[in-house]
Amino acid sequence: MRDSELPAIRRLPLFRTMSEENFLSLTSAAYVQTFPPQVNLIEEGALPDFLHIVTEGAVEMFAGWNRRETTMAIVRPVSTFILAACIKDAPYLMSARTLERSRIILLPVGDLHSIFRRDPDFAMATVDELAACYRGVVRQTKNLKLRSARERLAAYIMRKSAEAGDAASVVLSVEKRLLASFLGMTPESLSRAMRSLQDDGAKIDGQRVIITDRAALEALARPSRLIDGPD
Amino acid sequence: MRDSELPAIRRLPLFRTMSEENFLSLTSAAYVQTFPPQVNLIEEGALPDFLHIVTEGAVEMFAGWNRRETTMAIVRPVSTFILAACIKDAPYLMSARTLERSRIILLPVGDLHSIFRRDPDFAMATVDELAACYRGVVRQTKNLKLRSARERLAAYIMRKSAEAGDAASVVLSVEKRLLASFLGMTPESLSRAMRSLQDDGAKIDGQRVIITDRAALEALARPSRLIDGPD
DNA sequence: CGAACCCTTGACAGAAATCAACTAAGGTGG
DNA sequence: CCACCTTAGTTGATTTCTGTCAAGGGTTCG
Repeated sequence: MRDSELPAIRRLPLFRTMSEENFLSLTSAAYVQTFPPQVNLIEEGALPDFLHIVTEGAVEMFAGWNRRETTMAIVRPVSTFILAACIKDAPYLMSARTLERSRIILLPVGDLHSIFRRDPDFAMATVDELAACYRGVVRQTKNLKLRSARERLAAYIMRKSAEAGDAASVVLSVEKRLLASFLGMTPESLSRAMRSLQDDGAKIDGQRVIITDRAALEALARPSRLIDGPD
Repeated sequence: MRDSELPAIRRLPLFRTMSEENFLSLTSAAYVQTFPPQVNLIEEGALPDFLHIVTEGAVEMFAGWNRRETTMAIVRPVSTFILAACIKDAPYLMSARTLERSRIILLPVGDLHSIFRRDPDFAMATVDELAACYRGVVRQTKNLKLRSARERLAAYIMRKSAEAGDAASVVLSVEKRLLASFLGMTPESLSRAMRSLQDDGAKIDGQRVIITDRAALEALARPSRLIDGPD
């Protein structure tokens, strides 16, 4: 593992509070691997063997049914994924694949469980992490059920802008077809929705979205702390 | 509190493993209340004050945005709700109202937190519970994004039938408009979807759904353990 | 240079929401 | 006890939204 990686992982809320001893014993058993883009890391239905951590690159969480597929999340460094499956020792509900060349740390579930059982601080941190994940998915469900595709796109742009300090222009960090799938629509619909947002204060130029009328866009997106976060 | 209630709560996975002492101290501080139908128990955006438990009746979890409203879940006895918000001490993401006359046990979050911190078994149970909740919402999201309204209805019927031991007939336990909202459609769409399922092996008769051709219905719903559970 | 692949656009089809009218059931008050 | 009112559910007509199919432009990469 690289020098910078361990501290970066240690800084994650999930690992910040646990004892140094346990942290070292957990990470010393870890595997580190670098994967090219488009490599399947985990497949839904399989049983968990490692808690995954991305330290470089990007990972897509996706799920399939009946020859259809949808993007559930995009995980960027430094983050863990599939914690819940590891905890429950139950089949993955999502698959994961690399989007770019990515470095992945793999923590064996066995070690995770044993340390989890004897380090109360780690258990607490796990509770907090899972509660946060849960709330994240609840937000996503509200977003899907309460907003139309156009509204979801507008809200996404507002959110990205807010994350960049209310920037007037945001750069899409993922392929549009991926964003479309994440937002629950087809690439064609996203393309049209983008175009139609010109009348609502947002212009698209390649990978860059320029907010031309923040008030108009906000009127459409109606951002809400209870859907779009950040808490 | 009634004689039968405490044991029933104790039997919940969340409370089963904690020490008797802590369980008694937690529940002795509890409030018990009976509410008529259509009473708002909690409102999204507010800060958590009690962990709620339904012991009788039924509770609807719902969420609103921009004059729209959607049913997120229906909670039946004996179950807890809004655990995640209590743990994180963060604003509710959902509102709750009684559907019928309901008995609700209220556990003050303060007691919850303090016992949570000193009872490792309770902390473990909380982790398990949250992981299960998380996986539940992930399933719901997959259901919404991967299946059409008709397919969701078919899957819902299959699921209800499976829960009743593959019964050929199931009784809808909630109002249709509520079911529609839960499944992410309008009452009109649900009505039409029900009717259209006659060609796919399910007939509706009032509150009762009769599965006339299980194979056909299954071909439409394509139930998957990774969406419809039970794990 | 060619072969993928992504994105866009157009035409069309299908799904689902909306608007409106009507029925039936249940509860209320005279 | 009955007329009335409210509400859930259904149905029809229509609009809106979104997906599908097909084609073409542009880019990247081997």
